[in-house]
Amino acid sequence: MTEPTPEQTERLAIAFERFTRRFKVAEAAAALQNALNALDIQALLFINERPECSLGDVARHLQVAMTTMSSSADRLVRRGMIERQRPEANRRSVALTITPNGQEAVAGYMDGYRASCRAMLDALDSDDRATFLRLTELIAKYED
Amino acid sequence: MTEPTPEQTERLAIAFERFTRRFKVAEAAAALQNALNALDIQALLFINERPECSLGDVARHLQVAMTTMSSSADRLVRRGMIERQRPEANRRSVALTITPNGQEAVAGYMDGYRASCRAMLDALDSDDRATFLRLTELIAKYED
DNA sequence: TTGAATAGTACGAAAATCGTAGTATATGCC
DNA sequence: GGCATATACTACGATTTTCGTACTATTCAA
Repeated sequence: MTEPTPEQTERLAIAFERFTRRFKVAEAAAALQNALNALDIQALLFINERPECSLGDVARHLQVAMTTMSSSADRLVRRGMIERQRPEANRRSVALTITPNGQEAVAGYMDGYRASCRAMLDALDSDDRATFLRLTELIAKYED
Repeated sequence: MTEPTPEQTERLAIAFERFTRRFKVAEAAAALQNALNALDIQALLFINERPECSLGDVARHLQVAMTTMSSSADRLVRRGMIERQRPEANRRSVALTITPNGQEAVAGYMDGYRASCRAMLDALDSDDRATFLRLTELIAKYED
């Protein structure tokens, strides 16, 4: 397989910066709506996808100090969005699970995210849309 | 033009989440390298693209309080990455310009960004790559 | 020319992040 | 089993960041 040229990479970088900016704005708006900061919403998304995960899991995933994650969990518990449990299997750790309240916040965030994605697809006609999806999924799979 | 189906939107949302996560990691790494926080690096990128811009311009663009932006500028000046000037045209405002030192930091950040973009293109063969670029640029243009 | 609007800064309060030290639990080795 | 060590987390305090309020300097407009 041939390599992408520097020009191609540059073109993609420029085009992509526009998307990511829009996503960021949508993200910030969603966080604001629930009065959550950027870290807390990311933590909530992770906990939603991985029920019973530990504090350490989240801290590693988001690359923050353990104590920072502990504070974030405090805030999420205080807002009734997650619960801390002591699993019998390993009573040192905590198992984090999302509450209905937290799921609501996640749904709100995902709606905004989907709206951004939809806006992208709106720019394309039916054929191009199918092609774009195929290629995007190809890239997503490859990156693993 | 037909509308995207909810299924298509969902597929794109899922695929896209992987990209943005990778970009975020690269971003965090770049910021860490220069000991800049997320806001400061975004401000620096904006100032790089719009020399002589005002503090208010940056604050509006990044959706933060004016005072927050003032503090961010303080930090960037202290690190020798930007300069504050009083333009004669309007002596209330400040014109922000990047320094060679700041340009270096921007270049480092952009390198990481380009690497992420390149990794995406690496997943595709030559034909698909050209198609993907065309569609991505179509979307970027449309979104304006 | 004087009153209102604009652009930014100073300062202090609130929040977030992180490092250090501590507690509780688990594991390994004798 | 018993004891040292490692793991998972929390408490607490220091530092940094964000932001609101009040202030200064400059511009605009009637």
